Amino acid sequence: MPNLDAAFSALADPTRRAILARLALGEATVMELVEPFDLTQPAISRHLKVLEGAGLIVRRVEGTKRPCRLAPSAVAEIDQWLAMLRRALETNYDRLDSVLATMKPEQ
Amino acid sequence: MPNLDAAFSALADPTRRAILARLALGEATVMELVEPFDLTQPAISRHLKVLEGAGLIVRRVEGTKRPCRLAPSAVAEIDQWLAMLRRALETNYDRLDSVLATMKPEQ
DNA sequence: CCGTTATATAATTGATCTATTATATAACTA
DNA sequence: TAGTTATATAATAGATCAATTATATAACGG
Repeated sequence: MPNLDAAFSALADPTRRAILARLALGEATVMELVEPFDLTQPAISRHLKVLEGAGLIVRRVEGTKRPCRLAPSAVAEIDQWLAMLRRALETNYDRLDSVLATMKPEQ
Repeated sequence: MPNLDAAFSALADPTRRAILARLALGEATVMELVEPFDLTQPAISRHLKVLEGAGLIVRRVEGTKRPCRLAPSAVAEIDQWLAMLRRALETNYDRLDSVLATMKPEQ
């Protein structure tokens, strides 16, 4: 799954997570996203491109502005993959629990 | 959150995700994890170090072997962070729904 | 003790990432 | 139309990453 590569590595960067957190409050233009950071506009534009490529945001054109907002698809894909780990963890815990349950009476 | 950095970038690599998928089936030693991949043992050892550093796996010592298994903490932290995005996405969808609901009668 | 097995670490190389500056484009505004 | 604003792209430098080979360590089996 090449999308998972893109989605997870997009999320690996704290600036990009902060951008997503900002977009969780609602749509924002590029300059609005530049403002809170100590980074140049091209740097933010690049981060946005990465987030868009990963399917984590979408952009529309509005005159000279390109407001960004969160997109749902990538999050769903990540959730789906993590569900596999969660299931495994639960299963292993259950197994551990039953091992402990078996041991206790004998100790 | 520096742990999120580590966890997401650990998950960004397809080899590491494959290792986790393998561990979802149960504990495995380093050599057992090397076998299915077309990579050298040092390469896998490095990936395991990254996964351990991210809190995604734990290892125990068993003679000369170091069996690895999944660890729950990092997944929980990731889930928690993604929950924020999910909430925002739902909220935005609700908003869109209500906008559409408002528009329809007038169209 | 010795050779083997399981794993880790170091040095190195090539690739990828991130940020910067400089510049381009395209749409508003006067 | 000229100047400004919003954004994108290119060139580039420095940092980090991932893989390899070579080597170290440490436990196990005879």
